[in-house]
Amino acid sequence: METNGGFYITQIKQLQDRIFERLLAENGIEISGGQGRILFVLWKSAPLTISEISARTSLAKNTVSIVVDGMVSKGIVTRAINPSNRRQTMISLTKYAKSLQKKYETVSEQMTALFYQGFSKKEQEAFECFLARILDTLTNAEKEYK
Amino acid sequence: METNGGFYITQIKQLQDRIFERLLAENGIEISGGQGRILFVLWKSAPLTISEISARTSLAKNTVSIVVDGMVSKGIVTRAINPSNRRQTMISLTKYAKSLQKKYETVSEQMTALFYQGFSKKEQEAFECFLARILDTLTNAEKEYK
DNA sequence: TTAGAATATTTCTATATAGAACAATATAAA
DNA sequence: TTTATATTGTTCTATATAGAAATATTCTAA
Repeated sequence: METNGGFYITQIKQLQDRIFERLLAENGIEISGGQGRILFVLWKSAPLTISEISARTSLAKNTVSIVVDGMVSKGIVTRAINPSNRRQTMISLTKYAKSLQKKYETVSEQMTALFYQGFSKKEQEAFECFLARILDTLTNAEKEYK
Repeated sequence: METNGGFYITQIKQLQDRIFERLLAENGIEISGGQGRILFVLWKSAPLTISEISARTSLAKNTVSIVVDGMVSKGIVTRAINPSNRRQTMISLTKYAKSLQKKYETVSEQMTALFYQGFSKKEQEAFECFLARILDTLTNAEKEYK
């Protein structure tokens, strides 16, 4: 058997991005993939700093900074300097962003249903457990580099 | 249990890209991630058309066209019109590209070893089987759209 | 054989992504 | 307190990625 897990991951990522963006557009949600990932973590917990968003999305910090620029100009989030540590920028959700959450999650569930088409509950759990392990390995590997 | 396989996939993809590109650079291989994916399929079988590369990498056709531009100017591949169907562009490997294969594969194996750190042979196979199923589902889903 | 449909690729435009370098702030050490 | 170091975020530059539209070629049906 060939081992090309990394190649599979890349392919799946590309397909899922294209399909998910189309689903979002069809449902009138004007949020791009990159913005969606940041919103996903902010909906769980906000405000967050750029570094915290970076850690939770696995995006590079400068990438987060730039995608946040776009979200600010679209009225999705706001920037504010943290007075108790003026190096940090706190990113908060606007009312508009909060109003999008339910609709977004509905589309997200559709996407998950497609993604796991034909999977049993057990298979799905086993698969996500594998993913969590790999994510952990790679996260630690990158940390050790620094 | 939360289901966020898609989010895991995205995170793993980002980390693996950054780590793999660093490994390539450290080994003096001046190939970017996008170029690497195209080379990966060309090393298996060349020449290929833009559409064939697109199908095998799951990249959009216009993306392949543009990444190939960069590879041509770097002397990695060449373009040639297929005389028997002049709509098609055949992409071939240069000697330089062929000379890179072994080194690239060595780095690729290092990356795979890291990726599957702590996985048994059986776990690895089970995981790749899951990935193949999801890739199949998403590939078909996108086809049906068209 | 020709008009219309299908196929293959490229171009245009916009966002995503990250490395490197830089700027600002905070912390630790002397 | 000053200096060195670490942390946090942004800017600059370059490639990756893809949707929409444009172009060129081939196929099909009348």
